[in-house]
Amino acid sequence: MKKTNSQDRVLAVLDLFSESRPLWTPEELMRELGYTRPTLYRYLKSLKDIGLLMSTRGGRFTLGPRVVEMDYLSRRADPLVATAAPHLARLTAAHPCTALIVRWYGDKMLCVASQSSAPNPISSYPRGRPMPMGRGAIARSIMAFLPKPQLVPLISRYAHDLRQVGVGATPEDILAAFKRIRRAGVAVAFGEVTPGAVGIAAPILDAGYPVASLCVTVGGQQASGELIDRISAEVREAARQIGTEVFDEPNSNLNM
Amino acid sequence: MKKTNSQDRVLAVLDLFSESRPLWTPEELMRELGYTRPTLYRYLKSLKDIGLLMSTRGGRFTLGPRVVEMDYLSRRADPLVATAAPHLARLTAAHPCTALIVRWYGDKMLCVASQSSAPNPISSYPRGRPMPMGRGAIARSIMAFLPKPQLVPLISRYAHDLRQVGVGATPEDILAAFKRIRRAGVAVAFGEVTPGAVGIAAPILDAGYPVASLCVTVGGQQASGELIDRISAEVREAARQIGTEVFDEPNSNLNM
DNA sequence: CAATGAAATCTCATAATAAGAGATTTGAAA
DNA sequence: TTTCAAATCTCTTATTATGAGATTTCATTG
Repeated sequence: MKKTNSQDRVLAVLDLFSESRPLWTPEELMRELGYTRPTLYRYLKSLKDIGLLMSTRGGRFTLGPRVVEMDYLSRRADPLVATAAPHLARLTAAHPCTALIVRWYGDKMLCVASQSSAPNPISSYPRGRPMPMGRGAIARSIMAFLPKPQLVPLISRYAHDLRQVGVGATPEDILAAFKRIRRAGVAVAFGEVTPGAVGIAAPILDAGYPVASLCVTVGGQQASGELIDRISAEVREAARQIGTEVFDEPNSNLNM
Repeated sequence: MKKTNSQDRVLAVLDLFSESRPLWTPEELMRELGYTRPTLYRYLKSLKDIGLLMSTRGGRFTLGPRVVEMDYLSRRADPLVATAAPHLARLTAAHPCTALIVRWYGDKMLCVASQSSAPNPISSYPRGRPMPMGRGAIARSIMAFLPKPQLVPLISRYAHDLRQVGVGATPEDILAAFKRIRRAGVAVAFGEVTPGAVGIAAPILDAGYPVASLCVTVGGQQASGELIDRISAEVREAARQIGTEVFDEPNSNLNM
């Protein structure tokens, strides 16, 4: 889908940079985006001049220093990060665990804040790394609170993963599982994303709509049913409070 | 200076976000950039859709989740970060200190990688935070290796700071001081940026041109003359090696 | 140094898009 | 419901973007 307006066209260059393709040559960019040489070089010049891209060896481009700076700004300015910090601190003080705030945007979920008190943290999702949507407590905590018209296509899209991790065998089963999560207000998953880890996650809602998730991961050995219940309650409550503080409204859909 | 091409105009919105102004309302953006309402909203929509900006409370915009993701990508793809890591590890193993890699771009310097073995790290320049150009060993290590036509305007610009920290009283004195730094291959500063800290920095050169700096900071109490000399030699050598590895060429201007 | 070839940039006519004045819609608050 | 501010839309005109092709720059090789 080739964009026609030039603001979007220049920004589309940035869209190509991903974990699997963090470096691009101009030839590759031209081919992938369908831009002609002069047009692409013009865009590259604009992006380089503002610091969003930089050249590295081999004539390849990667994201530039202004990205680094903007992330610093983002860390400091994001109300979700600031508001969540004391909650993360309390949760990690109460249990040896890793506590994460994960934002959902577009079709991705990114950790934006985390703290760990686990002796050997086993989670490997540092700030900014996209997480899978088809697996894990975090994804499920978010999906479960989506309006049904939005949820149904996602279930189709991730049906294979959802089946594989045991959420349900059919779309109806999966829907029912999501309904249970919504009623419980929290999702729990065992080793789906990170082997050996239990993830317990509750959504952070803005006007009832999930925009992020608070997740606590503990090592599987420590995770009795009672502990999981206790952490679940704490996670649910902390997520509720964070949502209230950041979005100025009580979460109103916890018991649909 | 109002840009006329629309690629640059949309990117100029991002330029406004800074440490002192991380949040902007549309009204403020309109006023600052001189764009009309429909134009600005068009740009904001583009930037929001790609995730570079997001709305927060009070109708204010801040940098968005795609920035967070791109910084993650940048951390992993930047050859300077990867190449420097073992060097930082070695320096922090040898001394209780903080070791930093700082990139210079445009008129800013940003830490892009750091490690610390100091018992109480006193440096407060996390990844991405811009550093002052007029003070400190890092700035001086970079400036000293600039070609004179480029250095002279910078001296004028930062003359007040440079005088205040004792580099020199006149532009001639300051130039002479930079010449000495260039000959030494390393710059040393005492408490100019962070009170109580000694900074020892050497430039990382690309074809003789400074693009970054390696800096070690130690607490002032530990810093005998002999220790500073020893660290200086290690920093100079590590910076040289990093430059060689990243930019594929020996640094050729160490003894002009 | 010259030759070569790839990368990068420039020129310029034409087509496409962007801008913005003004109108309209949407959303939130009272 | 009314009001008002924020956000979006319409449409004409002006401006800019595009891209074919030419030219320059840069790096490598002999």
